[in-house]
Amino acid sequence: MDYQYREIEQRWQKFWAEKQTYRASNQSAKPKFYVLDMFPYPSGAGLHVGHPLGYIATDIFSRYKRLKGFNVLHPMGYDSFGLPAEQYAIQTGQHPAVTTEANINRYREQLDNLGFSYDWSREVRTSDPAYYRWTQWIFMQLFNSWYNVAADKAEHIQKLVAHFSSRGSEGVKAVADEDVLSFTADEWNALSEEQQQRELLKYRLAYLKESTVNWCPALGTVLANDEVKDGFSERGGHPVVQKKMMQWSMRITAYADRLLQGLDTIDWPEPLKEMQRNWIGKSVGASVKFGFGSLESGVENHIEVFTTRVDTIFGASFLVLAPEHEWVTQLTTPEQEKEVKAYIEQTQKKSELDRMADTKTVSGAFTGAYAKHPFTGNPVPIWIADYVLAGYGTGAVMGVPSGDQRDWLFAKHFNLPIVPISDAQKDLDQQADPTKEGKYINSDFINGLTYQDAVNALITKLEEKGQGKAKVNFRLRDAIFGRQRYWGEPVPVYFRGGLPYLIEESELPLLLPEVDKYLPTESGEPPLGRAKNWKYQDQYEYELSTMPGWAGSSWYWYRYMDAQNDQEFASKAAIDYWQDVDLYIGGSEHATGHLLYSRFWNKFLKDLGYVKVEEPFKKLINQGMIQGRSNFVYRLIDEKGMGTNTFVSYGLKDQYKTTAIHVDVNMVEQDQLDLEKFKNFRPEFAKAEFLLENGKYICGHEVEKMSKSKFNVVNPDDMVERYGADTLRLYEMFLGPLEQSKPWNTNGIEGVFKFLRKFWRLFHDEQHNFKLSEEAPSKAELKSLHKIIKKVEDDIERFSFNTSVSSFMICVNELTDLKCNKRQILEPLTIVLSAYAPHIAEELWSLLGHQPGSISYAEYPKFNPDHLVEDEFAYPISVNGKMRMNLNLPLSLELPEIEKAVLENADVQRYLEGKSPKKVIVVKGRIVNLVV
RNA sequence: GCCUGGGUGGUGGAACUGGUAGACACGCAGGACUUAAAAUCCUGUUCGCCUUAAAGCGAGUGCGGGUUCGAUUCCCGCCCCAGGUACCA
Repeated sequence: MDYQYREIEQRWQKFWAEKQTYRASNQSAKPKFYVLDMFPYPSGAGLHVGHPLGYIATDIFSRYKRLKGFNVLHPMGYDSFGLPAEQYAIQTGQHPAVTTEANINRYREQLDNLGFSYDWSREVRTSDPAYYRWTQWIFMQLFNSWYNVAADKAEHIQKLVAHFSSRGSEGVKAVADEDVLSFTADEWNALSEEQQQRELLKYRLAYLKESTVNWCPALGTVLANDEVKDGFSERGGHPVVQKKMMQWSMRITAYADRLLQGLDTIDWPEPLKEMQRNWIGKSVGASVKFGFGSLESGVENHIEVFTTRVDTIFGASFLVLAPEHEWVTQLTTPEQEKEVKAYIEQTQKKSELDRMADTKTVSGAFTGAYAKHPFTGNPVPIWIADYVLAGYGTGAVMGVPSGDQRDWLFAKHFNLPIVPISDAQKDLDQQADPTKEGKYINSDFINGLTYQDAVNALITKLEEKGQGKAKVNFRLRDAIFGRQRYWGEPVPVYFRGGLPYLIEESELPLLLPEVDKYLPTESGEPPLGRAKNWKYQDQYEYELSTMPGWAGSSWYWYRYMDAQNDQEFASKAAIDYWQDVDLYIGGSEHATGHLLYSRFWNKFLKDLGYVKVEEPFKKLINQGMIQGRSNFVYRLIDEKGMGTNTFVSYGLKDQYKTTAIHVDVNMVEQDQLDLEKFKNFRPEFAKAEFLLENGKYICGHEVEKMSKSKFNVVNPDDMVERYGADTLRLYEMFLGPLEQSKPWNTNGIEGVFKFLRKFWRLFHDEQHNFKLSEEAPSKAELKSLHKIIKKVEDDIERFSFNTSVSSFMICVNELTDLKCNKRQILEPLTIVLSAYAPHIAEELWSLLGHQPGSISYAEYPKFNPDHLVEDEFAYPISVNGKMRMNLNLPLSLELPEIEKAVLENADVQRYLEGKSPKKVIVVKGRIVNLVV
């Protein structure tokens, strides 16, 4: 038989499923290895060829590790809560659970088609009550915890309560809301239950807070900052407005420093770590209080500013507040009121986008008020300007025009004094000079000091006076943890007296109730408001919002360790055994979302002692995106600007007025349009006419994101049908480095297909009979084999899958030339290839007489360097660094002998033209370079 | 602007620690087998010059410079592309 890939592949896929070949055990004498893919959201469009790229890589790695004697955990599941299913439900009335189930089944079919070695007994679905029960449980732990800064970890809230009732708020160091109260133990104990709960909420890691949120009226939901692009929702492009709402939040800021430090301990791509660092945005500096007194009352108040350059404080000639700053109205003098009001109005009108884009124009308004410089006591004018952001730091800055370019521009524009503060500052009439060099001038008690001494002196003095302190500021904000949506995990909370209380753990899961429609209620409540009798113990209102998309994905790798457990999210034994993910592959789009939240929850679970490690994903790789290659036709436009029924070929389009229309790439071969298929594409094209070039209709093309709406989706199923799963697997790897983004094209797939057939033919004679020789292999054959054993090992360890595919081709080409059909060569080669092309390997393995299915747990062949040892080497001979010729010499020769042999060679002499070289460089086994 | 990647034939890409640039594959050109096609196989293919040919010569990894016997690889300056981020005080 010739290579019957479809028959072979389907047979083995069935075999693996039935025998559960890839089931992993939670106990083993072997070392563990955990290989994880970012689980997909099961969308209605199914998998396209971009999805499997990472899955193929992890599958190769998993199979390789099994051959290397590891107990491999390689699971798959679905992130199955989410917006698209809900949108679809709103449009069609179909329950999201139904469409999600259908989509999952389709995904599963497609995944199975590719021969992945997943342990499906561990499958998880975030929308499954048996799963989200534990998502709710983790939420409850977060609600029941506070962050103890002194211990630098999360602790049970009861510990805080105990502290309050014995010692009051004295000595509590917590990450908490800013408005926490100070009280004695007696005062605390005298508080009512309700008052106590209200105070505790300010400490909980999952807490309710009135916050300004991105509200999208069209979607009826709150969006995270990363879901909003330029004032419109990323999904759907609907307008987004700011709205105040009571929202569940997660105190991720408590972990800011640990999230930052942890990055140094994990093997992740540098750009991705950098993104997380920027996102966390740590800046070290000081907060300084500038006092101001209302003239009439004489009451001293203060504005707090944050600065990273406290050393420049004597150059502060003004303060700037964000227009939204809480004291602006109060501060503004009657004379300035009109101007300030007008300015605030003007900034409010500017969209976020304008405000960011317009960084060149200087604008602002004087409030008429003055603050007191904390050291000199001089009056400092207070301005407002929109270059200061309410959401960062304290929403107020001190303006030091000589040291900060924005302050400098502001000062120039409004004629404020620019005071030099260092003898190293230059060209202050041209621009600010932020140098830290030199000694301070015009700076009171730090005059003559250098940077670090000045900072230390200032901080000490500020603290003495109670007017400031060293402070670390983060850009990271607490994460909003609620969506006004149906298709998500219900929050296991009910309200009594306006305060949230948890349901009992034994009452989990809190099942998602049925509703008549998936829209907000008439009064604007989330969809859960429609559920009948949605009350705890028939009297207390349940929380109506559901959890955000990232809830279920922030701990799922633990569930795979013990997916069937109904007592715990995973047993201690399972967690102790598997510990963490050794290799995680997925797209970089999750850099600041999923990957940050997962690290946060992991650290939290570690603090509570439920998990073993601080960081969940030891090694992470970002696979590149496979882009689509779209094709276009050009529709002729008539004088009125209407589209006609005539289509112009690409090369002629510039002679006419046309508009480009996406066409399905499946109707196009090598950019040539199949006219018949096009006519059948849509009824309106049935009578289409074409202006051809050379008798062909050539389409335009462009590289874009692969998407249904662009008709450029290439489905893996078609490829599998045409070439087989093994070919597709090899081809996706062959396309280029895993981490690189690239447009999908099938140009080279024939080459890979040919390779597999060539490999198959090694085992068969001319009549397609399986026929092997038991003869001992030749030196050349052994060399070929051991080269590939080594190469594939090295390549996989450094995730260079594309180069192994090339090497396989070289190996098979060599063996074909040697007419090698020897068992001692082909059997180990089959094992090496089995990680990449498991079906053909499995088939040949059983033809070789092994137990069916056993190749997955065979032993990776041992590399023997002796077979690669050469006696001779073709030394490249360079003259003045330019390669001229090769010279075969025994490798046993030592340097002087090589030099002698080279110089005596007649061809070499010809290049030297009778001159004797000034210098001869010989690198043994590498190169000879003659300098003339 | 800043941070991080990257720039190599007609194309995808290889060259891992400074040591033969262009492996492997596609495409293209020519050929074999075949009535024909598919399949398979063989030869050539960085560019330019020279030559009937064999061979030879020169240039060449975004651009300009440097270090080195030797640079795709290291250093300096610049250009371009991609991703991230942005009045962050």
